[in-house]
Amino acid sequence: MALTGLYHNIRAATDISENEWLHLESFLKRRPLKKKKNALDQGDVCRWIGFIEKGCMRSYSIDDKGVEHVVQLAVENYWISDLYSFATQTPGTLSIEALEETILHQLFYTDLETLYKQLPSVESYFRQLYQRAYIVSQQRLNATLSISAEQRYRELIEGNPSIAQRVPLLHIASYLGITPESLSRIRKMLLSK
Amino acid sequence: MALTGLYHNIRAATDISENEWLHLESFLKRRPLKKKKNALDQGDVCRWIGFIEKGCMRSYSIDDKGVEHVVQLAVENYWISDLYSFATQTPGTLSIEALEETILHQLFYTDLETLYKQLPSVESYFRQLYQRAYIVSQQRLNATLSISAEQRYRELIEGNPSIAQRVPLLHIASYLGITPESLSRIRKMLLSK
DNA sequence: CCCTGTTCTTACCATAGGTTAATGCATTTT
DNA sequence: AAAATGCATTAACCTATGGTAAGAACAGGG
Repeated sequence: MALTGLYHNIRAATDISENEWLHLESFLKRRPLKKKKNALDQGDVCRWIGFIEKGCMRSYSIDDKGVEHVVQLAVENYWISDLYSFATQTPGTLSIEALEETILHQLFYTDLETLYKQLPSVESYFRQLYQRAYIVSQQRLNATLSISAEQRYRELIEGNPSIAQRVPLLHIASYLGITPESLSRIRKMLLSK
Repeated sequence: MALTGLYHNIRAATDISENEWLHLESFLKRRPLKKKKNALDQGDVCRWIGFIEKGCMRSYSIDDKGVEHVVQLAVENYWISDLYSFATQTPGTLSIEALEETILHQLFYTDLETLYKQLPSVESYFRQLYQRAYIVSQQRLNATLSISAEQRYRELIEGNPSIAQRVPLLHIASYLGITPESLSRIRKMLLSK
């Protein structure tokens, strides 16, 4: 089965039955994506939330000055979406791009709303997923406000060494909230220690 | 009834029945707090998530240098907690303080876990609550990384004029990720326009 | 109503990170 | 293989914000 990762996640979080899992799985639409292909374009309504079976993606916004800001970096077994657009079903501000050859499994808004009603386990799983996502987001925000870019970079390569290696530095810099030039300076400094 | 605000919130998000609501309500423990009183101290396990009936609170962390960082500012009809500590039931890093005479209604971890099992509406409500909280957190993070402190301040007083008036500037500055001195400078600059 | 502590402001200098521009690889395209 | 593109680095200069210190304004408790 291609989605063992997801199955294990859900089993760990809820007491979903075999049959319920198969029901849920039947709603997931497999979508392969070539490197650099956008799965979502800024301004479109995001109708799905996607689970990454294989590969790597980023979501990002573009500010008034045309500068990109990486909101999320996601690899295997992560969910990705423009949740604001998804939750409100209105046009969003994020684009989502495959950074490698990627296989995404999409769960569409109306299907998920149906599933919530049919299977309490699904709602419970997403309740826990959003709760964790919120906590992580708060911690990242807190780190951004309280520690230096250098320390944030160090924590990133410690905590997510795989992401740090797969993703171009330019996107890492953006994720950290600095320019590639600054990241380069920081890396140089760290090496000389 | 003291908790009409919460009742309306939940009714808007789910199809909870009158009886179910009364059941949920019976688990909420009313806790009045004097101004400057901490409802939670850093290092303790946060055993509750609290709904503010009246008043105003902040959650904050203290970094290695002893500097406070305001994580959340909450007024009437907001929930507040150290969600990381709450979700894991391990010691947390946040303190939660009443900024005014406040009436808080606490929902305890074990009770909420029980309620999730008894009432799907409750899990659905919190799923939606966390989803929204995550979106807001992402937007705040994005703003922090992409726009200037001046613009963030302007957006805060536009979007939350009531909070901006009730809360000392020193906490607003911390929430925005700058020092009170910088906020003062920004305010002076904005006036002279 | 005064007194003490908190909050806010001002002014000074210091610094992390932004901006711009140039260079060198590496990888893809033709 | 040549050309074009994208990515990483370096350097010189610039700016927003931080750090520190001090005083002014205000608020709450006795």
